[in-house]
Amino acid sequence: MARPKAFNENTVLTEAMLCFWRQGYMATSMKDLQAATGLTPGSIYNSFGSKDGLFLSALDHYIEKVVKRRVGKYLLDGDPIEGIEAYFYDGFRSGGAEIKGGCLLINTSTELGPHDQVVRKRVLKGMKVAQVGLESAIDRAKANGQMSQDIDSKTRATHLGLLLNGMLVQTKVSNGQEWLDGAMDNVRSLLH
Amino acid sequence: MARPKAFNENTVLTEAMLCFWRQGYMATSMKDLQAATGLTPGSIYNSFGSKDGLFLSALDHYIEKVVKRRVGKYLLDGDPIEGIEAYFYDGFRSGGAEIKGGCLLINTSTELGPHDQVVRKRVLKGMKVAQVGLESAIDRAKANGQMSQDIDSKTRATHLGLLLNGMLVQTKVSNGQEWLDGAMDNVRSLLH
DNA sequence: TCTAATTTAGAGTGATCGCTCTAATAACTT
DNA sequence: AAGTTATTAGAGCGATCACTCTAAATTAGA
Repeated sequence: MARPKAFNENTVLTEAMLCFWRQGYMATSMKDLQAATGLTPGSIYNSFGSKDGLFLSALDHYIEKVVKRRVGKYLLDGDPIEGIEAYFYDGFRSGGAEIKGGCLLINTSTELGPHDQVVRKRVLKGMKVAQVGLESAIDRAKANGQMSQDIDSKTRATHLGLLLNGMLVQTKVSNGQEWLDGAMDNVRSLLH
Repeated sequence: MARPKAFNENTVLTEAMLCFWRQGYMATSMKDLQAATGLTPGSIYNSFGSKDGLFLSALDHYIEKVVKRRVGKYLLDGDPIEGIEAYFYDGFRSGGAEIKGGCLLINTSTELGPHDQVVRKRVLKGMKVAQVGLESAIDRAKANGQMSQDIDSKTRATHLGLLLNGMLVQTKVSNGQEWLDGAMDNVRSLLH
């Protein structure tokens, strides 16, 4: 038998994910990743093959640990209207403080989407998770009588998804927090 | 007197703008810019100071030649409802064919927004132009009786702006064109 | 035609890029 | 304890990064 790996893959992927999330793919160097994960080049290339391979693993990690977790928490359980509102709101504020991170899927879409089909497929997979979550919450709201039966769930989910994408762009450049209240008013206008 | 510049600044800025638009800031090398503009390093640094300086000039060029042009064409004149629809639609299809370029302001927001205050200010300035255009088109539609007086113009313009931002992200990863029809249905639902 | 002023061409700068290689290390099997 | 196998540390690889420098070229005024 051979020497076991000395690092926790989950921790490493989380740190790499945070690097790419904050800085983007191109702006994150192998040196950054080595510093953040505590790994030496050899270990990274032994386990992930390349910077690109590590990025893809970090992207999957994001979908599993961030997207699915948030969708499950807010969209698949509890009051669907309150859930959707919280799903939006909590992406931008935590305990009243502004979060400026945005979304790794959005950032990756604009940076790499048109040039890398493998990345594009993963991003679309992650977005699909969010879309399905929104649609199911809308379905539950309609079943509860909280939303009109006339609404087409898929169309409304698309609308909310695009609105969220737009807000996740806006948060990268907006300085204050005022815009969020206006945006949330528009979100709520789609929830009845 | 001195030797005059041998290049057309407008042409150079257009070519540089297209590079940054397609590839992003980090992924565009000085070599790319030299090849696209036909300039030698000396000329670029003599006229624009740095890669960053050229980028800022290209960003301003985009606001002037792309954003203001489109806003003027679709939002400040003619039928406001048709104008808004065309303002959205033409950003994604040209003569039935898909355009995957997205928007330089959106791409720049996610790539550089949080890390560069100078860039952020320029991006916000460009977005403001679009926002003001949307709001004025909505005002004209209300005056024409094409939209309800109950609608708050600023709120609705925000909604449409966020939706457009979301669509400009979506276009970077979506393969087909089907999503656009669904998105346009949602846009139209906000125009009465 | 000469001088002053600026731009041009293009080789070349140190720094950093993603990545590789070689030993030393650490586990299990026999 | 020796052998097997994989991981680790960390120096170092060629290529490319943004950028600079020098000399030739190009203009207008003297």
